[in-house]
Amino acid sequence: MTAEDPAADPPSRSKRADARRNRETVLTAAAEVFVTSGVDAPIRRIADRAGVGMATIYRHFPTRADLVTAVYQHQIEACAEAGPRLAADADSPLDALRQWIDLFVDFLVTKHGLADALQSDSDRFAALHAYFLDRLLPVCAQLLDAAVEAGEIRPGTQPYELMRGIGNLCIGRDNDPRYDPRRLIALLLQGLQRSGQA
Amino acid sequence: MTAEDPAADPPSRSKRADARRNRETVLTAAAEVFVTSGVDAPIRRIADRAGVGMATIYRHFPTRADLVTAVYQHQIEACAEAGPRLAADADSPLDALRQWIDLFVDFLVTKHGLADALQSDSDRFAALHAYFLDRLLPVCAQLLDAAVEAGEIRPGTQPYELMRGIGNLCIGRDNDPRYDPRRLIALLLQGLQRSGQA
DNA sequence: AGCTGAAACGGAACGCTGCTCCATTTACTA
DNA sequence: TAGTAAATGGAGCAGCGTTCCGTTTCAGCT
Repeated sequence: MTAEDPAADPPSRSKRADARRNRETVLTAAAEVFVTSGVDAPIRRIADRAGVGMATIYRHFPTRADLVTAVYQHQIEACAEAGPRLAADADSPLDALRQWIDLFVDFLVTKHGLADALQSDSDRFAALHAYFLDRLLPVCAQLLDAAVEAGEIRPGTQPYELMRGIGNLCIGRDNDPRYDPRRLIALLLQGLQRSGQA
Repeated sequence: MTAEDPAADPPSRSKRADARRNRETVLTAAAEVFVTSGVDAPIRRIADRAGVGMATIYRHFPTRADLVTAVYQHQIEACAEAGPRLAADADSPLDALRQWIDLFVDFLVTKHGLADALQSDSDRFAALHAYFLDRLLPVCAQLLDAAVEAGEIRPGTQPYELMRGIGNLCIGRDNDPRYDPRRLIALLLQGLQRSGQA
C-alpha cells in the first residue's frame, strides 16, 4: 500500500530502449552528484551531468525520494539481507543486533545527507522514509525480538523508535571529531541491556 | 570569539526610536510565524506580518540564525540558568542532569523545527548552533562532571557529544505517537550509568 | 520651529531552484 | 518505409533568499 514498487517506476520493463538507457544514465549521474553535493543536489545539475532534460528525470522518478531510493536500492537491500545472516552467524542475538546496527550506521554516515533526508521536516522525502521502513523495519524487529527473547535486552522498546533514533543520531556534518554517532549508539545499546535495571 | 553579542545586533542601543521599535515588531512577528510555520518560514512572510520591508529584517538580523537566536534568547537563557539551580536542589547530581535534560528537550520539541535547524546540514544556522553551544555546553558539562564525580555515571562521555546526541534525537515531526525522544534519551542515560558495566 | 545629514526604510530586482507543459524528436511495429 | 505513441528537452512559471538603491524619517543643531 505504502510502496508498491521499489523505485515507483517500471524498473526496466519499458518498451523503448532509449527510455531504459536514460534511466540508467540518470541513476549513474545522480549517484555521482549525490557523493559530492548530497541528496539535496539540484535536479538541474543531475540532468546536466546526465546530458538529459529535467523532464526526463521527473518522468522516471516523480519525486526526489524515488530517485534517491533507486540510487541506494542495492545497498538498502544488502542491509536488509544481512539481517537474517547475522542472526544465524553471530555469537548471540545481541551481537547480531549490534553488528546489524553497525552496518546500518555505516550506510547512513557514508551517504552525504541521507540521514538528514530520512527525517527531514518537509515531506519531500516521505517516500524514502517509507521505503526504508518497509524494507528494514522487519529486519530490525526480528533482531530486536530475538535479543529480548534471549534475555539480553529489556523488553518494551519498539523497533520503529530504535531505528528512528539511530537514524537521528547519524544526522549532521560528517567528519566532526567531536561527534561520533557510534559512541552514542553504543551507549543506547548499553542502556537497552538488562543488567542495568532500575 | 565565536559569539560577541547574543543576537549579533546592537540589542536596543540604537540611536533612533523607529529602529528600536521595528526591531521589537519584527521579533514579535517572527515569534508568531515560527509557531505556525517553523523556523524555516519565508522571510517575506515575517516581513509582511510585521508590516515592514524585508531589508529591515536583514538589517537587524543579518542571518536567519540571528533572528531565531533573538526570538528564543530568553528561553535559552532560562535553560542555562536552571542548571546551577538544579545542581543545588536535586536529590543527586544524576537527578539534576536528568531534570536539566528534560528542560532542554521540552524546549526543543515545543519549537517547531528548532532541533532540525540546530543540526541542519547547510550552514544557514551555524550561528544558532554556536550560540546554543556557548550558552548551554558549559552548563551541561558542569552537571555531567558532577554526576561522574559522584560515581553515578561512567566517565568518558564528552558534553558536546551528549548535547548534540540529545538534540539529534529531538529532530523530526512532532506528535508521532510511535516516536518519543524522551524514551530514547532515558535509555541513553541508563547506558551512561555505572551499574551496567561491561 | 526649521534645517540638514545620516540612519533607516521598503520593495523592486536578480539569481537559483522545483516543477510543469508542450512542440518536437525518436524508436518500435506493421 | 511509414505511422504512431512514447519519450524527450528546455522554456516558462512560481517561490524564496539576498542585495541594491531611491525615498522617507528621525535627531541634533541653530
